[in-house]
Amino acid sequence: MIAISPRPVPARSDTRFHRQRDGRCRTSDIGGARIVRREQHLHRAGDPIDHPWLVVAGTFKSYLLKTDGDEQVLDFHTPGDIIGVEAMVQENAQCSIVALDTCNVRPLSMDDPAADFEDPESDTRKIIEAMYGETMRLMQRLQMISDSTEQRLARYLLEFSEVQRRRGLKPCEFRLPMRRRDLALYLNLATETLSRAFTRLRNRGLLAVDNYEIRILDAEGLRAVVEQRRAQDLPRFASS
Amino acid sequence: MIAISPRPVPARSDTRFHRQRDGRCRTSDIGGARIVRREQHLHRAGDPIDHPWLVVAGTFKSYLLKTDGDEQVLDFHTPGDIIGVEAMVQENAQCSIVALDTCNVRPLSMDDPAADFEDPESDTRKIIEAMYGETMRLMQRLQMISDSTEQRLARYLLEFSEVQRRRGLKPCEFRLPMRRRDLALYLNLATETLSRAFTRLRNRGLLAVDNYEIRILDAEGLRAVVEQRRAQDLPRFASS
DNA sequence: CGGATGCTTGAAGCTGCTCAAGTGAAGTGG
DNA sequence: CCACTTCACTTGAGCAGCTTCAAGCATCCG
Repeated sequence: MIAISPRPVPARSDTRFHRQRDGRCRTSDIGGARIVRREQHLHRAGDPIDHPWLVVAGTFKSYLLKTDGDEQVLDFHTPGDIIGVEAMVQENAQCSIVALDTCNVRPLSMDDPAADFEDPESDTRKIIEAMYGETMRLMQRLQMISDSTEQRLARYLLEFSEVQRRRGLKPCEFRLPMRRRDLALYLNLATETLSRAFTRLRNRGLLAVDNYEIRILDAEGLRAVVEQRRAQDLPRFASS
Repeated sequence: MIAISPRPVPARSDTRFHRQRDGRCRTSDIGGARIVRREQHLHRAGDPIDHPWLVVAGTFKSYLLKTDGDEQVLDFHTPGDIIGVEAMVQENAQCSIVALDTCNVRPLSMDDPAADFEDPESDTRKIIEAMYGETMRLMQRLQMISDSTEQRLARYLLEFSEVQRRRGLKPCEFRLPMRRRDLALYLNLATETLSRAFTRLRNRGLLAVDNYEIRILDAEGLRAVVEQRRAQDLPRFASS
């Protein structure tokens, strides 16, 4: 929303935290709530974990390190999301979670998880629904595998737009909170491939792209991209 | 283990149920438990669902129909697995579940889900752990996207082998319960590509393949296939 | 200004997909 | 009992999309 657009990273401030590659906990604790600054980890895979957290502000990235050393981005987490639900079942975190900008989280209690299960407002209930939501999101991503590069990107942008709309923000003009690399790893693409996809959608007049600032010019066109079958899946007589 | 090997389908009997494409519930109900015969659905996506089930015998396939009409196989479920955990959260099934052979399930109670959450033997506890397990499996499958065809197949066979071992069955000689098509859709491959992968692993002496009967001849070799980086990911000087 | 970082663009190669044909086994009907 | 159909798997040929490697560009920072 602010017009400055610093190149190397999406966020607009906090550059002094850049190269401070962690050190796990230059975070402020305020009555259980925590502030996590950009590039800092909420926790890493294997760290002990007591309870899930509710994201209050900012954007997190959750990821795994694969056996070959590559990073698999699992998801991006924005305000309202519950993260670290594995605390329900395990003592240690399964994935690493890192802040993409200045983030704010508050702990969710699991003191008497059983007592209030039926209460739709209870933390326990919300946590279980969050676990289920995670499963749903993963199932959707599994379907994404058979999508082409452009379909993946178009689908992601439309989803992002929808989340913006639901938050009362502009649905067709927003700033992506993650770097190309992170989005590429999330969509299971090479960074270059993602970059080319942005270019193609822009050239077709569907998007305006200025680094992390995105403007959706033709939402219908994007939806058409998502629905379209891949050329190679079509019978052999059409043009395209 | 039995030497007959009927071609068209993995299972060995029940051919009379083949073309009887459903009719949802030629199933026997025995005190809540249910027998579901091959090709019959336990439920379809959207059906009302009251409670999860415990698989007692047989193998199920869970899947979604994508918007383009294609099938996305989500998982295969064998004895000990809990299926339909979405009943915890929703009134309707999210996915379709069909029996690959004669299956046996028993309902899991959710009568007082809250009361016994801490009891590790309680159904509620087990269901929550099953939900979490589903998430874990999906996360692993997400990592699979960057694997090559052979890696996906090798990994799957090793996993299958491990499950066999844990059940006290022969880990290196077993019968796959699903058709090539189903396994291909599970691994997100074309049927032909999967078939070629079987052939290549067989030609390298890692497997013996007789339709659904598989013998692992060189488990170490398979593990090497899984660990190996893809040729195109390697620096440009090696032979492969 | 120079180094670092990240994004973009170009060129070439490989993997997996589609299309098409062939094989083997089981069930069907005369 | 044997053609004939059906179904699933296999194999081959050709193509296209994505990845990798490499270079160029833009921005930010010291």
